[in-house]
Amino acid sequence: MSEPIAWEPVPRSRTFELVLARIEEQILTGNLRVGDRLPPERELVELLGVSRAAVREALRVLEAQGALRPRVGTGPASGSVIAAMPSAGLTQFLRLHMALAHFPFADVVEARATLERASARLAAAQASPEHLSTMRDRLERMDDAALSREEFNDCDTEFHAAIAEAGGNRLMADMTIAVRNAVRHTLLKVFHGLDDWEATAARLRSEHHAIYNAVAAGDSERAGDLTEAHIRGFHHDLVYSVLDESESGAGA
Amino acid sequence: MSEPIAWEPVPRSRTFELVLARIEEQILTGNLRVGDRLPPERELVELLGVSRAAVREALRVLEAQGALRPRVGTGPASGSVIAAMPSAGLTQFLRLHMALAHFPFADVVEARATLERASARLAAAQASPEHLSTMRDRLERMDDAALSREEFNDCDTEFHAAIAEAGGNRLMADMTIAVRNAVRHTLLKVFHGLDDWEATAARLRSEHHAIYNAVAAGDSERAGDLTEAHIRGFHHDLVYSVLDESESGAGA
DNA sequence: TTTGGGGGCTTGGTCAGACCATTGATTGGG
DNA sequence: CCCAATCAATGGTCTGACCAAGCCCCCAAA
Repeated sequence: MSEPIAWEPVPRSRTFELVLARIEEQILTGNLRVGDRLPPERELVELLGVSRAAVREALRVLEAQGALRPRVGTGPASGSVIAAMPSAGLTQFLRLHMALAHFPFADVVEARATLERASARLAAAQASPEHLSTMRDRLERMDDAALSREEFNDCDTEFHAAIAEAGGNRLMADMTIAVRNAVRHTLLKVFHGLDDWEATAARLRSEHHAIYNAVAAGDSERAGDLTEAHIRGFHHDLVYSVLDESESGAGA
Repeated sequence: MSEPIAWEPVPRSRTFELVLARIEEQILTGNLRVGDRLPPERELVELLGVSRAAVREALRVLEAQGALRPRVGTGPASGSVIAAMPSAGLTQFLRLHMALAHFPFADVVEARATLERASARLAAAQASPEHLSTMRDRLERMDDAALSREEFNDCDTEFHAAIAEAGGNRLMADMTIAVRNAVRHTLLKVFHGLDDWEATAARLRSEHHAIYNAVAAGDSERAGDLTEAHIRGFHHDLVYSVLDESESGAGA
């Protein structure tokens, strides 16, 4: 007994956590798969012997994580259906925590550079014609000078998302997309704060085309390098000059 | 009207979502910061004009995302306190979705290789003496041959987590740690399925020491390369041979 | 004056029961 | 045979109550 005993506080298990654990157990063991329907809330109440409020709070958590899609009414698509929508949940999550943790914007840039560099390399190695077509479509849309900055920003996001998805790695694609989406508002603010929007747009277009060409040519090294340079360069040259002292922390 | 109009379904806003939006708004605008206390549930009920169930469901979501820490009772630490615990929420999230999406294990390996390679490079560039000390401690613990496989696995995780944190990028560190934690169970199963545990442990120890030396020496290139090789090599040589046909999908 | 204990208040946790809104299926009439 | 009214199932919401955990404060005893 010479060591001071670290009395771990016994975790106060709340009812909804037990419910959540039961459902997650079914998911982790594979008994519940995407597309399966959970028993109706009232039935879970009977099965588990808890109140409906407890069941609903557990379901709410799963829904927030993008693992559940609730639908009222009757019929085959009704009820609580197991889903797999990681991007949505992850985006929400990152947005919140970037505001909370005040991630320095440089950290986000570093994360994007890392993830998207890897995604681009994967994409160059194995992009399908369909993915390349999606990327081309976004490029063409961004070539339209009449595009608003919002629309340009969205196309930009979709272009990067298409690259991430072309890599064929859903986990990395979801993380990439979520991080990009989480800074959407901030980037939009930057776009609006630019003195010479057209010059910036032209630069981005040119860099995007270069990245696309490298991916389409299957040149992993070049695609990765260009993507990383694209992200770092854009932020270094533009974002900081606009945000400077006002918002060096996380974007809202 | 030649184009088929895409009638976006109007989003059925549920009450708890409105409550959630209000609270998130306060967080995103910076009005609510880490450590601040939310009004008590009953007070939010009055302020927002909704039922307590709706308030509670919204709070539950925030809690699941690691942004809230509920505490009963009175006093300075009581009530719903804004927190920032991304790793916990992210780990839960990834665990769930790896089971749901059946991320091929190779995808997880790719993500780890990408994230940890970058983390190691950052760590080599700017690890503090404290971080290096933590890493050394974990290395020494893993040198203990009497360690159980569970304990070894945890030390292994903590070693990698220390590298990630030494890089000074919280976002990347949290993602790295979460991905590593999400496969904890799977790796443990692999450890237990090995024929020659001691040989494997010896190999891991040696690779860990090499990585540490590179980080401590400030050799970013080498640290990154060794880390990536460590992760890819381990999984290529060992994980697949154990999991093979039984669990080529996501780990539970 | 100090110390110890106990009551009470605040706060989150849980429950029961009711009603509403949406949506697909059923059924009956034209 | 088809269409419309009706019904039933399901998630969404609300009310009101009680429980349990903790802190605060006051009072009695030393």
